[in-house]
Amino acid sequence: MGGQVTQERREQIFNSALKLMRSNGFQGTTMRDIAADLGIEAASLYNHISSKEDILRNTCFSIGNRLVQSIHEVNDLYFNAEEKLRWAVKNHVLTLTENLDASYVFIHEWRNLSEPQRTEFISLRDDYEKQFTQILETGETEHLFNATDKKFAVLTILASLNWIVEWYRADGKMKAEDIAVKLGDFILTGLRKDSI
Amino acid sequence: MGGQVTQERREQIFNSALKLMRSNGFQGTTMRDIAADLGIEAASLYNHISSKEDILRNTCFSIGNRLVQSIHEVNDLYFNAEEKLRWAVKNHVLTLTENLDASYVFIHEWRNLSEPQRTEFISLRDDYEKQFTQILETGETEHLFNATDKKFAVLTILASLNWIVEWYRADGKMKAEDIAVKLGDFILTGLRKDSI
DNA sequence: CCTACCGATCGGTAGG
DNA sequence: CCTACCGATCGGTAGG
Repeated sequence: MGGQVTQERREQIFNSALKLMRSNGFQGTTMRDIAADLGIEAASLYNHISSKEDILRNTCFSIGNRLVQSIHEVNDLYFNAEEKLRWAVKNHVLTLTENLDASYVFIHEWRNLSEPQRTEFISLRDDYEKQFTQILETGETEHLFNATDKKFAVLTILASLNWIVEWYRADGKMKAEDIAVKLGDFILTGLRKDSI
Repeated sequence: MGGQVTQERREQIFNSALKLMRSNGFQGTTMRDIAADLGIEAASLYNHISSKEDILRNTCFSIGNRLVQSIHEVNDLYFNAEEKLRWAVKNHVLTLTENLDASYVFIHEWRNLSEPQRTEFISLRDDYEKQFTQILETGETEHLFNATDKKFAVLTILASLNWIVEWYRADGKMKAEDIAVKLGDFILTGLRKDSI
């Protein structure tokens, strides 16, 4: 009870680790690096986490599950395809921007998961892509979208969305919601002017 | 003189190394892994390459220079903005698909470059992005594109283009040229149907 | 949370 | 291209 003034140590470890892994990669970040960032010894980390991969595993599935959950909600709750797409984009952008270091690791370092987590992670990602594809199918049914190759379109869209972890800064000019709108616009209409 | 029946050993080393780095990352690939793939000892590699980073450096700058050169040509030779964009997309797609493993390493592992190469690489990338931005500016001048935030648009476009190294397979259904056309279409018009 | 330490492995070199 | 080997460093454990 009562507000905690200090972060839990486990959370601090995750924050330091993800910050370092973003810069130097999972394999390029050592337990000694993480410990030094917190001013303790590497051995002390093991009182709070079970292994280095513990950090990676929790991060990848935490972000992944959040994304999957939110797109299922979108597919359950909203009916117009364009609206669905805009909500899916917004959820994706907000999840990433609100967890920048974790999202960066989620996108770039999941390959370092050992089995069976690696396979499990790929299933989670496939589920997400399938839900996204369903939005495009809805749009086709409603005669709103013209994506002939929906799998291709989804991968292209997700690439655009994931790229924001490369350049987004919380203190930058563009707010996350603005980015979501601009990405939604781009995905829907591309570069070409509607009328000259 | 005369046709060489066997690949140069240095080239074989690069091929093995890039294949392994694509699967396991730069730091996750050891000199012993590369040597084992070729059936020799790790120490023998040093008769052909000077270091592990030698492989990374050559790969990143080889792909990077090729991309930069081709986009400069596009900006020098073709005048219509849409045509320029389609050529730039095509060149990008062909460069990546024709050098899949190298391109994957180029996109994902350049952060492992040590200074001053890392900074030099970023300059090269900035040059490329600047040339791409110029195409969008041409399109605006010609009243063809409506990209208000061109830097943002360029990063989004490049994200879509770079994503192909994740899923492209030389033996797949889609040929590189088809992919270039579809990506060009998507970038120009997005998902929305022009008329209902 | 620390000291002390382990077995394994790394990139690279010497010398042939 | 190999044998033999180096100094450094890694993730993690024992025991307090």
